[in-house]
Amino acid sequence: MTEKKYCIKTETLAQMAKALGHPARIAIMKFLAKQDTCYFGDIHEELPIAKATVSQHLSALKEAGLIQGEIETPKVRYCINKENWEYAKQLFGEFFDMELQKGDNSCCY
Amino acid sequence: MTEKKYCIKTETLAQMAKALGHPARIAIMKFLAKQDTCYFGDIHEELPIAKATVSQHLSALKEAGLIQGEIETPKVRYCINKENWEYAKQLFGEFFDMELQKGDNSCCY
DNA sequence: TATAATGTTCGCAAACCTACGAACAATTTT
DNA sequence: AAAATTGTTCGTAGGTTTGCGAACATTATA
Repeated sequence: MTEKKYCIKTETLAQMAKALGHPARIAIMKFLAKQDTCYFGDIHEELPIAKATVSQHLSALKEAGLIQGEIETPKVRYCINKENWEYAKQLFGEFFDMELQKGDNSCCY
Repeated sequence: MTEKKYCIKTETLAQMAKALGHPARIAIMKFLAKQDTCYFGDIHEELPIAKATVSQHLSALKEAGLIQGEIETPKVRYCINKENWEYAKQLFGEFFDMELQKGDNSCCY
């Protein structure tokens, strides 16, 4: 499994994009970015979905390295993983800063 | 259908992220960015997957507005949709330029 | 020790994604 | 007209995602 058909940066970028590829997860990131306290319950309140589903989305973001969680019983505190956030920012930055060939859309307009 | 549970920018960003959430599709975008000629066949050659699958990925990117295709029988020419590319760039830019609360990772060490 | 509060995990259903080969459509070449 | 070229669409298989409620684990409170 996990065979690598594409270059590592491409794989990583795709993985992060995938993690961000759901509105609930974008909403979570936006919420975490502006929050100081960030308990699970606060996040759940913000979203129109069941807590089990919120938990799943949080797992996905954690899996991708974009956030981290810490148990503070009985609550769980979440926040953005700043190091990886910066890396993601850089990867997406490079990606969107690619120089495009040809100034117009002449090839397919 | 298509009920809107999240704000439109969040939905749009998620949709674009989702479209970019596969290494083959990232690879396609990178390839198109540096190509002048961009026929289906050229793209297919570049990727380790069957042409039916390539066609599907291209559809997904087109659906998301990131690329466009034009029939030039018997070939099909693809290229990046620059207008939407710029918009995507802006959306991701805004997203990653969000100001994060707190300078450290104190909330979750 | 029971009860409440907070989240995670489980089990399930429905939908969606990824990949492929085969069949197809449209033109071009022979 | 037959054959080749170029891609798309179809059908199918297997896997993944999304969503939920219910059950669970853990600590805090009564």
